[in-house]
Amino acid sequence: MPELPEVEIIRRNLVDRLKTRQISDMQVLLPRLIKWPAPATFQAMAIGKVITDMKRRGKYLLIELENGVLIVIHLRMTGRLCCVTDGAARDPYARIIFCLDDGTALHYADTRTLGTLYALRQDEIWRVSGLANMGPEPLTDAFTALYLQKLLKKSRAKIKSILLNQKYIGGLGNIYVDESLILARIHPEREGASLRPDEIERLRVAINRVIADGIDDGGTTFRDYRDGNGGKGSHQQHLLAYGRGGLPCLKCGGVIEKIVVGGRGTHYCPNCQSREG
DNA sequence: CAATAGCCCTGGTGGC
DNA sequence: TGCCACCAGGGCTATT
Repeated sequence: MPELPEVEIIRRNLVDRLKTRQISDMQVLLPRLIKWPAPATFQAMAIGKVITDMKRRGKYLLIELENGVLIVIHLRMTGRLCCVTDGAARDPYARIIFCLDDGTALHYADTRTLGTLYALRQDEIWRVSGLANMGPEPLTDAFTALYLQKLLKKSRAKIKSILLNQKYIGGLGNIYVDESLILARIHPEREGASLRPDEIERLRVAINRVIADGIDDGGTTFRDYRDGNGGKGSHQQHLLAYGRGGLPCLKCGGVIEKIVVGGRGTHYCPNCQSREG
């Protein structure tokens, strides 16, 4: 599942290849993925336009066009963006194809078809509430210990659920939350307001560490994720908790436990991450 | 405000 | 080998 590091890797892979390219045509193979506007209008807003930049906000990819229009893409669980050369074998799960003026094509592929695409004018960002209401991201100036302290002080929700909520922190998903919590030695079911200042600081450092490492490793390919060239990441080789239920903790040798928190599979070490703090 | 359930969706897996 | 229930879960909505 692409989270901040995976989406950032895709952006880095693609930005230079897309910049100054004109979208010459588009094949909408699965129209229902386009959430706004109607698919025909979506196409009309993009075809013939030059791509000026590609940015990222949280888990959203933002393709900027010369006419001020923003193509917003969320990959959800199994979405992939890949730039392919002419004549390359088409991904069997290709859903939306942006044909470019140099003969290459940007393929949006998605096995489970949960991804979402939008075409928005600058004053229409509000149409994507998850984008408009996103909290600060790890590794940015706004992501401070003070911000986390104020956020957690008033929250009785479980820390795992808080970290997954994009309106509080942008870009974290299930894998990197579990990794952050085991690194910070904090139990996923701790109440937000119960965290001490030293624990909050540990958590902040751990989140930044895990996200930075994820990016450095080219993302985590646990199952479906591929980068902008169709390649795999390598951070799955460095996971401490996610997907390791029943296996020994790499820090203490205890057994990693798998539970459900807020409806999400949650992996943690009962020994390293005590419920009492 | 928080928790929970349901929805979307398909491939992989385990049981029989 | 076939069949099938079940799971993976991000983000949203509805309900309690």
